[in-house]
Amino acid sequence: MAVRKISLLDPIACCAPVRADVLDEEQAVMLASSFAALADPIRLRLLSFIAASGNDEVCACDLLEPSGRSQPTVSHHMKILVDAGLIERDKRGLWVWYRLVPSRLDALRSVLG
Amino acid sequence: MAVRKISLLDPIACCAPVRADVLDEEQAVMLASSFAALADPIRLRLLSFIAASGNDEVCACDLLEPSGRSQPTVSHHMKILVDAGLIERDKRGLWVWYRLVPSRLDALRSVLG
DNA sequence: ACAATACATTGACGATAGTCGATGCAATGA
DNA sequence: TCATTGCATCGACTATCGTCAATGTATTGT
Repeated sequence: MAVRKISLLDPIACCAPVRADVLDEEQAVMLASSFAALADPIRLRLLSFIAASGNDEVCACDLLEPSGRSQPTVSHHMKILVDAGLIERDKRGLWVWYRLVPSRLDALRSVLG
Repeated sequence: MAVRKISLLDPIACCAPVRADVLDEEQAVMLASSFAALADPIRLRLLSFIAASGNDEVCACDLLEPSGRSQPTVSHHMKILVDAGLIERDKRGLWVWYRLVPSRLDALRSVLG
């Protein structure tokens, strides 16, 4: 299970919107790492694929073909998204299932407000 | 003056929220480059410094000390923010003035909705 | 014309990121 | 117990990023 370093990564518990106050160094580092998770086209597509799938969960095996990348590469990107708290990982049997963490996307949204 | 490649960089003219539809390759590349501009602590602090300054514009000369970086480094980061369309640059005399482009931040916000 | 100022650009460096083949590991089924 | 399957990790490679000293380029004042 991924470590959810809430105190370091959760914008909700972190800071006011970027436009309201000057970010201190620690807040800026935390937020930058969150946005960095969104700063890759493959990860954005993986994220939107899960979100638009119509299902609550998506099997990792269904992410390979639409992403057009190798299995290690997809695994790498999914780990980054999980570490950023944007998705959750659930291994059941041989398969791994991913689902969104909407509150995290909402939190990042509010930071841009 | 910076080239404002609206058709390539403006999320408003680009795509629905990430959670609504699967992003195509081109949309994903465009959005990733926008988020990449936010994926650095120095740039986030520069952005929030301008936003929270209370003034409409901020002189480049006032960005050096709070950022704690060298002049070329700050100039480099400001260029990235300008190219991303998040701020606008205005040179008057010897000084350069920066101001936010709120619509761009709003656009990125809406993409996360 | 000349010196001074404010900012941009260049060039170089170490650090980090994206990629994939090879391999490792856990779970399943025979 | 053993082969198979699904995913993670490792190792290596290339490309890009953040950084700053040195230098370039306008603009201003004398």
